[in-house]
Amino acid sequence: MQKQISKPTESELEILQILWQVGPSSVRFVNDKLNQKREVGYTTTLKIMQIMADKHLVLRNTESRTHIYSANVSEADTQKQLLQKFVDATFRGSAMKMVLQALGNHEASNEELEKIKALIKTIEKGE
Amino acid sequence: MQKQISKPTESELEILQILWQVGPSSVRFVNDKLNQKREVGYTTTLKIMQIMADKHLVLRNTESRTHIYSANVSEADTQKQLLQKFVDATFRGSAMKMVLQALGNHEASNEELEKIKALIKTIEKGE
DNA sequence: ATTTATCTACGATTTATTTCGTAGTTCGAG
DNA sequence: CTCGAACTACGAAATAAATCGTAGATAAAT
Repeated sequence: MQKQISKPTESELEILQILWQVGPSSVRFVNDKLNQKREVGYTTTLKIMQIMADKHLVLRNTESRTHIYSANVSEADTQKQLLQKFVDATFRGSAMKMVLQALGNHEASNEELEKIKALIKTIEKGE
Repeated sequence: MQKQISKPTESELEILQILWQVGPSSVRFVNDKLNQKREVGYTTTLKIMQIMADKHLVLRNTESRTHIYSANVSEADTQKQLLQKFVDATFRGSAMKMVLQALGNHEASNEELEKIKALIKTIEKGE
């Protein structure tokens, strides 16, 4: 169980995604990654990452001149937290309604459907 | 298909939920509903609903002194739009990862699991 | 008819978030 | 050693969203 940590903003989440994907990184690296998708100034990224460090969303290694940042919240926990809020706000708390909508919209691959079926079986057995 | 309409903010979505649930309503009614969950001033709700009318998220009937607002975007379309963005931002576009997370977290009722299984069958047949 | 309650309109303020300019420091190339 | 590139720190400005006070109009109550 993880200590309750402030919900990341949109920009912060973007940065966390990168840190989760590639591991500890410098501001320069994260900014370059971000700029593959959209234009952001270097000091903008720096500032947000500094704020994230203040909020303990990331850790910062300041041994070398170029600081290295790493995620300090787990991807799964964060997803769970955000999912909860999203389902409440958008589907009035009905996760199943959301799942049905998701399955309906995006055609899932056979492999993915198998995974879901397997999970359902596991859940059913557990009862 | 619906014309692309601006994404509702958190507060706007709260109001839309009420309009979807109970149908066309006055500001007073919506504000009372909101106050069952959290404290909001009347003019705050009024202002937001006026903004929503400007954005065409709602329609407004001004025949009587007490204006009646109704949703001008469908619940399903809005959910779909928000789900898309949410999955991209939080699960890097993997709807299946999200579904698995949702099924894993919230224990689903038998009935709901049956619905999902039925939907999966439908999808599989359709291929 | 006068007072009181209920509405809308509007502008200002507050709060949250993002963006960026500037200054000062350190590193490395030449 | 000196110049320029790459960093961090910091504060301010820009943007977006939510909140609320006040004024003026209409309706309802007495």
